[in-house]
Amino acid sequence: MATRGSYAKGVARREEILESALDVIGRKGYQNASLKEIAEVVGVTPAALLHYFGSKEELFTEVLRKRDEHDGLDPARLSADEARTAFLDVIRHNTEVPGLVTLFSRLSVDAADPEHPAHSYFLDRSARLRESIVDNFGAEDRRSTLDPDTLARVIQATSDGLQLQWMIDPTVDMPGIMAALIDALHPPTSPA
Amino acid sequence: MATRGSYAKGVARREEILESALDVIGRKGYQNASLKEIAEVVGVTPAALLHYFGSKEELFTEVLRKRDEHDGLDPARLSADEARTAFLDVIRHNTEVPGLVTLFSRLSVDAADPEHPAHSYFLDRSARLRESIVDNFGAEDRRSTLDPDTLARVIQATSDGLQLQWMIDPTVDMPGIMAALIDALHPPTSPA
DNA sequence: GTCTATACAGGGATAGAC
DNA sequence: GTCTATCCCTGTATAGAC
Repeated sequence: MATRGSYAKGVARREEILESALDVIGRKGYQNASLKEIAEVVGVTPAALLHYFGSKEELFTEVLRKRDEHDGLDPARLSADEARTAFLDVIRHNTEVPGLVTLFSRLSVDAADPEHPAHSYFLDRSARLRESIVDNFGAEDRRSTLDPDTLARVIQATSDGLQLQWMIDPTVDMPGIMAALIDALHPPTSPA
Repeated sequence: MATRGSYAKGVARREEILESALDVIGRKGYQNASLKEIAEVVGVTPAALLHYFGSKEELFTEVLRKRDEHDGLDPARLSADEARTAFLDVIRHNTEVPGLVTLFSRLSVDAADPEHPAHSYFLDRSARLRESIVDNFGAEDRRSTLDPDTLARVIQATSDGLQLQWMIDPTVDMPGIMAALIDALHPPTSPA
């Protein structure tokens, strides 16, 4: 579309900044992930970061948005077993990107303030996630002991809560516990 | 503790500071709860706060510790139904102290860093809480479909995760969802 | 459009006077 | 035990160079 070379450069820089931000958070923790730290990794000044993203909080929100695009949280119609597998895969994968888990959890708390740039992001994402759970687990049949909306809330809450526990104690088996919960609340059709 | 609080005035000041801190967090959010803000409520300077508590993080950790004392998270041997009621009461009560919920969640994330003063607090509290769940729900009988340790992890994770959701969307019915989960995982002996 | 330099307000923390 | 003064670091707004 655009023939300008300078346009492409900006896009590349944006990506570079987002990746560096995630990298720094993963290595040094959220607290030490200052604009200065991130800018040094990229090789620019903190003001350059604010040129692309309006504020630190918006930058971090963008990191999460990018992750969601990649992960494809989208409304695919799956069987309950496929949904189970996909969901557990995401959790397993999170184990390998501690920076994302830290960032997500931290912004979850900060975004409680309605003025925070990630506030609507979380409201939105949360709703879409639960919709997807309802579609894939709840509607298909009546195996679950909970109504679909409550089931979705519980799965989401457990997933978020397990991340908090895992960050403090990395020996916590997120996928294992999550699998046990899903099987307890929504028993698979026993193959025997 | 005993050495530091030797003087009655100092003890009173400490209490006053802890309560003011909680008050400010509840009214203005965690982000705006600076030492300056809190100090103004108490009527002293920020330096005075740091005289009693070594750092801002230690001060906030102390607020949580005090809450736990008051709430009595202790190992009381209860029936499963009593435990259920007590647990739901705590959650219902949390609804009325948003400052505590915000503080707890925020520190949960920050304490992921092993250097954070609240790190061992969370490890410890988490273990005691799960112990108490195992004792009161798991050991008594075999109604649950999950093994006791997993059940405890799930209840804890859901509780923590629901707080995150509730902070962003206060219409979330924490006690209701929690009750539904407990009943699904650990069915009450049907009275009929 | 991309970025540096600069300046500023606010934060937490420390040293030393009272 | 409390305050004042100071220090350094943070995020950010602005001006202007390229």
